[in-house]
Amino acid sequence: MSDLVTRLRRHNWRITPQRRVIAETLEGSHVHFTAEEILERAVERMPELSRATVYNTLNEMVALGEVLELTLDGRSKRYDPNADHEHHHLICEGCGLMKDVHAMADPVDWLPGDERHGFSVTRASITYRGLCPECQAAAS
Amino acid sequence: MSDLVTRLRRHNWRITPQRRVIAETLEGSHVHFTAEEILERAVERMPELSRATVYNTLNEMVALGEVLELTLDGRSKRYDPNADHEHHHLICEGCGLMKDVHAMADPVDWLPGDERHGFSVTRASITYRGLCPECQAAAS
DNA sequence: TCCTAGCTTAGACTATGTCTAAACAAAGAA
DNA sequence: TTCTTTGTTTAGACATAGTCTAAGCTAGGA
Ligand SMILES: [Mn+2]
Ligand SMILES: [Mn+2]
Ligand SMILES: [Zn+2]
Ligand SMILES: [Zn+2]
Repeated sequence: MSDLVTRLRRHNWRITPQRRVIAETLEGSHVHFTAEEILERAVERMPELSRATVYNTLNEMVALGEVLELTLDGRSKRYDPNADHEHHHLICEGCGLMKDVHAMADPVDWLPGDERHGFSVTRASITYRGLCPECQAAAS
Repeated sequence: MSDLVTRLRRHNWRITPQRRVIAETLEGSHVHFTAEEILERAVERMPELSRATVYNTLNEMVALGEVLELTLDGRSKRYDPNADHEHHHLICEGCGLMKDVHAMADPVDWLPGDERHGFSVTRASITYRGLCPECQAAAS
């Protein structure tokens, strides 16, 4: 679980100033930012940074396997720098708060052979949904 | 597991001709259509049907809990009439083919209490990914 | 019949993301 | 150093998915 820039460098992928700022912005906070949120924050450090570079860079980091792209609602994609650390997500249906979680079992093991339809099943992700403490309090 | 129109009627929700055509189109084939795919097919039966009505109607059926909205890739949402039948999805990363699948256990039970961050966790869905038989053959 | 509430419509609008063409920057060759 | 090549960045046009608005339509009740 080394830092994202270090992991990216291993792919002989040029770490330009723009890419560094984007990677550091993504990894800096432990939430799951959208591309626009990353742009908004990265521009504070590099005002001339363009929207296209943010989108291009995020897509390249996803293609390299060092960042995960999450499409948990129908809105913007979210980017997760935690790609070297298997986990799932828990989302509040009230406010959208998202937490990383770790299940006790690998869901791939829980899919019987006769439910696989001849597929080779390589991975599985679980999306848990519920209400966070604040939204539970607000609802009662 | 009664049909979708029957389930919708129980909510004293008016079944207009447009809504009936949309519900029947959605349920007719056993795939997971996008809104545009439903419009395309429904328009063959009702040429004056509008895009807005398809979107409005799908959103209402989701709000009634009788249709599931799936956002499995970052593209269009897909609509699943199978809301009264708990299941998960298996997706081919080659061609996008999607199958309904049934796991052997409820993933909510695999999430330890200390991983719940105080949330009340009500449901979980699993997205399995892999390659379908055709895409495996094409890749080898 | 008329009235009302809800439903449908076309098209404008918004949000998210991709593409293009030109400018720019870095690295290697000479 | 200068030249060349290759990859990167940029602004803005474009594409797609979906929502909103205002007007018209329809069904059912008074
Ligand atoms: Mn995460
Ligand atoms: Mn399904
Ligand atoms: Zn919440
Ligand atoms: Zn396939």
